[in-house]
Amino acid sequence: MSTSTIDHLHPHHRALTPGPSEAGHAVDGAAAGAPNQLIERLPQRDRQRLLAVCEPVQLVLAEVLYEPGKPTQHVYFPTDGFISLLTLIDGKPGLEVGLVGSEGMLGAHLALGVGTTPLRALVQGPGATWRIPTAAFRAELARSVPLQRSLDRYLYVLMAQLAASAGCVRFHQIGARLARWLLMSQDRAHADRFHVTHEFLAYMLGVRRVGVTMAAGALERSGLITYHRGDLIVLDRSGLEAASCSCYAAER
Amino acid sequence: MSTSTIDHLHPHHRALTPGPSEAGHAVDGAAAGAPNQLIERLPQRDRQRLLAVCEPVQLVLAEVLYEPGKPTQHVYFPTDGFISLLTLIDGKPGLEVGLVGSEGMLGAHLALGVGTTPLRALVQGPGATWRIPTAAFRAELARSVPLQRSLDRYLYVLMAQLAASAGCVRFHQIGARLARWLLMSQDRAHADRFHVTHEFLAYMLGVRRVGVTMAAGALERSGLITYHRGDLIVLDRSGLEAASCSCYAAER
DNA sequence: CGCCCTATGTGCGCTGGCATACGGTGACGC
DNA sequence: GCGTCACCGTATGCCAGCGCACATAGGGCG
Repeated sequence: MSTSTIDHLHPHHRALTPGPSEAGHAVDGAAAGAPNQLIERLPQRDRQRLLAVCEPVQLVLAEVLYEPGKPTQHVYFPTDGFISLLTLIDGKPGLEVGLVGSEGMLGAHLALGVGTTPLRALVQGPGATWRIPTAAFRAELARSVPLQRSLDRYLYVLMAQLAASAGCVRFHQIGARLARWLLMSQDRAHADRFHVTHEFLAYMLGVRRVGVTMAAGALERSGLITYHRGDLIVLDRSGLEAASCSCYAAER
Repeated sequence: MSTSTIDHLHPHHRALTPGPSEAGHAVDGAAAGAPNQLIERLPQRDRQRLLAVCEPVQLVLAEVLYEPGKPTQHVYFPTDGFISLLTLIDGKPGLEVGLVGSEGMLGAHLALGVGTTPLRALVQGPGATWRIPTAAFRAELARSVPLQRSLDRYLYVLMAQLAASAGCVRFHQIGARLARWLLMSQDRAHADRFHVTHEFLAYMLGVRRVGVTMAAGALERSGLITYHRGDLIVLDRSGLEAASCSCYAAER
């Protein structure tokens, strides 16, 4: 099912957003806030054709949109929400290797003619997104050259992100990686405050929860962030940038 | 320059293959051995058009074909040789995140409309390859739909490889990763014997040379491999498979 | 034959992250 | 207002891999 959530990571939040069992249900005028930049940059004609097949949807925190090997049902163009790409390995819980926000899209692999991805896609920041059924998207892709170009370009960015992840994960320490993660999430959340538990962060970074507690504690003592029971607030953004690993700066 | 070599890693071998300063020089009938599978699977018409712009070239060990940010001059379709993709980070020497042999190609990013890669490409196994200048390849790509499909498919494989690398590098230990590396190289070298020093392996795996010495020693004591001053021989392939991490089996 | 460089083996102290376990505290529900 | 559970802090022992330093052996070359 692409509709399940990682319950044990967000059990509390599930009560706050009971939502339908059907993932990402349509909501009128959901995609209100920031626009999706991939869509925004299309020529007017192509953009309007694409939007015509879009439906606005609210992403629910911890919802699983893609599961490795399962056929892709929809593509997503986030506006307010954002999505983590996780590589699964052995029995391990996972490891984040990419992040998709309003600057990109989920499902770009369809442009490569394949119907599945090797990655799990997990909603990391709840919020509005555009959604398109696979078939409709393929049809639109077939006749819109600008859309093809756009996806190609984005696929390249994604590949660079994957490659950089490998290096970061190998060489950088938890504190720096955590700082980077917070910055990247802040960028995509369009807010200096969001909901994440240490447990969830540990899952993303591929480390123990205890390791996150240590690193987060250090960042808090340095006055860069503050948090309380899952509510995290970025206090000093440029301080975080200094504390983060080079990978954040490299993303430009 | 895309013509330099990583001298300090293969100083000895440089003397054995003095070669020209011009990288990958054309050699008559160089691409003799195994065919390149990407090319092989093209329809006859497309294949012949592509081969018409190919020139046979011998890859020189430790030659650097791509450097991050530098414009791509040629694409390569290996037949006997094979090529490592390395992500560079901070001042670190590097980390292998992909491997290209006769099953793939180097330069697939051109299909995405970009002229550079974020990765260094380093010849890891010397041998024959087909080479095509960027412009000629772009022209051929523009009119061959089967070639486009082929590249798309390969790009997907590459992305899966990058994502898997991140997980492997994070969770698996040196011994298992080394075993996997040997298997993957053996597959692409079409031989159970090739030239690698501990120093070079450390570079690929992103670990200390000493770490490789330990791991390799353990494999040798187990009777899986034997080596002597850079000449490594695989003795027990299925044993190696058992010792390798799950990532090798996952590559299918 | 002796020099020198390459490739490999070893030793030692250190540290970051692991596994596991347990204690504390806020928030919500009944 | 009391239990329960989610979330966070802390402790203890352990180990893989690190940085650094040095020792040994093969082999080309003068």
